[in-house]
Amino acid sequence: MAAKQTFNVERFFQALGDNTRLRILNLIGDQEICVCYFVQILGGPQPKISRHLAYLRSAGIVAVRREGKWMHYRIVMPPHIGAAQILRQTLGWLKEEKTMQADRARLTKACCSPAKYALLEGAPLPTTIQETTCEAC
Amino acid sequence: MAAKQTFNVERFFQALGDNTRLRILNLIGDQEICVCYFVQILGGPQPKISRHLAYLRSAGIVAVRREGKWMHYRIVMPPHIGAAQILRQTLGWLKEEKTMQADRARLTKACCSPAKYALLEGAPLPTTIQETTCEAC
DNA sequence: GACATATAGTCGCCTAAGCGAATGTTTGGA
DNA sequence: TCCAAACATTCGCTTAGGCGACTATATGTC
Repeated sequence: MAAKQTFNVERFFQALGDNTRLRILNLIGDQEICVCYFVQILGGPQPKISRHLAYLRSAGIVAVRREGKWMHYRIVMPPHIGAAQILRQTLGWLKEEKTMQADRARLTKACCSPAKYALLEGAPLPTTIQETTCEAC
Repeated sequence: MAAKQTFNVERFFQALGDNTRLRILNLIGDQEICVCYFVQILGGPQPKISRHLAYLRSAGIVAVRREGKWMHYRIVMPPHIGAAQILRQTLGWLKEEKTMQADRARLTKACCSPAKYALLEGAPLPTTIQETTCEAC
């Protein structure tokens, strides 16, 4: 059985205490997104992204689903109502930060023309963006 | 002039990522409290408390006021509206945690009969408790 | 001025955590 | 069955941070 450790409040806040992880959470939002987009948008080496995703998983903030070669990440609400509220509020706050808005804009652009990004050829689109027509492109 | 460094989001969340600091914030609440109460209620060595208070100060979450020998700490709301909301929500969440409630109960008890606590003889009462009659004692 | 009290800061040790570089693993396709 | 793609994990290094023990500072009192 899975090692489902109990929710840890310290770990929860520590997970939010890193800018790369906040950027990842902001990019996910209420969608389900493939790792290759994080690598493309955030720009760092892939193992770095992967380690931060592992951290977020261990903190119980994100969950992952495999689809062929691709791993799709989504945000999961913590079992504690208080923590869930904090997380929602944090995500809302991030949406208003300029650098976070820029990240999301680049994600939208990448999704509209994935062929322009070497890393994204053939990559599955984020789930909710998939059903949205993009007016910007 | 004071070294008023700009508010740091990572630092803000990191400051919340430690149980001793969360307990301190919970004890303060919307009052102004003297360090000796933290030492008495939380029970650890005094330098440990002092270091965590310094961390909270550097993160811009608490402020301090000297009154004779005593240092009074209070919570200050961060300049970012988002961070302020997170902090308020966190404080509200802590109030519902049992261990945090126990801390506050012990604080109330200590304030009603400080003579019973060697560390608290002559210590100034927290400001808002001072104006409140305690029904429990 | 000497001393006690209340609190802050320093030091040495240890663990957590971030990073780049290298390596492993899983999957799909030729 | 071999290979490439997409991620994950490990390793070695460095820094941040927590802790106990100790020391320093500021204030009030005698």
